[in-house]
Amino acid sequence: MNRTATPRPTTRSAIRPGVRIDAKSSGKPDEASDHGTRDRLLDAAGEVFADRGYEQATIREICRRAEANIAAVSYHFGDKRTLYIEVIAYAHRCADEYDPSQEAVSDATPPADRLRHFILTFMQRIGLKGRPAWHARLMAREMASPGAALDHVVRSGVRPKFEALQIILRRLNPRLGERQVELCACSIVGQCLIYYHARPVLSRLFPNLRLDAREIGQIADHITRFSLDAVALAHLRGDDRP
Amino acid sequence: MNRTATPRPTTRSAIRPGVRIDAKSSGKPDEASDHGTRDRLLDAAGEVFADRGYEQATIREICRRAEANIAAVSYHFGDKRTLYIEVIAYAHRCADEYDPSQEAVSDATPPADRLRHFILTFMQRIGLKGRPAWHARLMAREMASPGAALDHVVRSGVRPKFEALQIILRRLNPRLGERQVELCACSIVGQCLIYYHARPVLSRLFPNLRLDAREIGQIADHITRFSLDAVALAHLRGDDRP
DNA sequence: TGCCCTATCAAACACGTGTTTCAATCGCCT
DNA sequence: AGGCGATTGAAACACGTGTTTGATAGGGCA
Repeated sequence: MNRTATPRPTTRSAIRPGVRIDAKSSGKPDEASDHGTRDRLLDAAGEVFADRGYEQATIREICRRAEANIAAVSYHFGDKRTLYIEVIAYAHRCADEYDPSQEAVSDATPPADRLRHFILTFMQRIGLKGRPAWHARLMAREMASPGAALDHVVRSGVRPKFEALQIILRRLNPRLGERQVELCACSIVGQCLIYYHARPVLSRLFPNLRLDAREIGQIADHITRFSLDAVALAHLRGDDRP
Repeated sequence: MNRTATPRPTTRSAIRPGVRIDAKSSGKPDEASDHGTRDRLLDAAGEVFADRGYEQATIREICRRAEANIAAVSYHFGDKRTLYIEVIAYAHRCADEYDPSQEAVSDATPPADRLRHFILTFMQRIGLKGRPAWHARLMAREMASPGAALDHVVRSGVRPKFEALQIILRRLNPRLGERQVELCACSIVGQCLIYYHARPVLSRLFPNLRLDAREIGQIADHITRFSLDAVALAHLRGDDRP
């Protein structure tokens, strides 16, 4: 698409990009349940995109991790950009199905516990780097540097989370103005995100920062109490209207 | 340095990298006060590095903005990496000399006001994008993706700021444990940084977010009060020991 | 003036990237 | 078995990158 307007149609060249859809709806079961190279590519691309970023991630490394040929991504997805968008969608599917954050916490649990749960799962998803939790890392990466699929990520990924957090905040302190709810939500998310965005700096600043599961739990507790105290007193402050 | 072990010394090739130092200490006044191409390169590189990132910034764009030839950076700095390190150092010099944050606030001002001042100047440096304040943006960028000069940035850039913040926090609430001071400092900085790191997402989430000078002031006020409330009550919480 | 050192320029080079090509292989159906 | 489409493989292509090269001016000094 960046070339000289695709000089040669060559009959195959025009069919290739659509092959993915045809192949999906014809031969294999129906969903992305087979462990073919297409799925291995999705997984590998997710990892590489997550910790290298879109521009820095190379198709060659993705294919190497997926044990696939260089041409595989062109064949199965047609494009690096399309692969990226598909990876984002895949990450969304994975995150939504194995995330018990909405189901585990009923509507009757006190808002303080819901806030604690929100922050803890958020931190766990972002912080732990060993496990294949590149989903959240990908989102965070996409947030920092707007890539191809930012709008999609925002609409179906972060906006629901953000609104869930705002609901919790309103229940925590019903006297909060709308603007204050937004600002408090930003404050909470910001406290969590710094441990991802500034991790290299923090580990140099505090050499005994390990960010393992136990420490993440402690940090999440700190953020929770820090925010609970602040939110509880927020209604005493000015309206913060823009 | 990445090539095939520099095949030809060519007498000039061995002298070139050192030329900068010689030229500096011989002909021109003494400091970086002349407006030669070397300084224009530093300024242009600062801007480009700040909003493109190290890897994405291209030497060609830097030279185009500086109205210099492609070979200029190789001649004056020898390397893209060296140029980057030099830009970081230049940013440090600029920031330290025109920053009145330490001088304007005396040691007698109440810690709450010092915190407000800290947060406001921090936000102003990072947020306002129009003016040539690429210094702080460069630091924030470097924090997110560890480039060549992270250690230098941390040692002489962020660590002093962080310790100043921790001193403020200790005075705000002397009953805070050391670990709590660190965590609170992270919380405060995180609240500020999200408006830089996640700006594309936030402006999609809140379309009427303009982040101009007035709004940055309001946000800084919110963060200040949010954190003041939380820090005031922090000593009531657990020790948060790792 | 003649010379040497410094700085700039256009062109090229070496290399990594995303993408394409075309042949070879696999898997299934009749 | 034979045929055929889907898939894989190795090599190549087009392009942008950082860097180097050799030539060409400036500019002070003997």
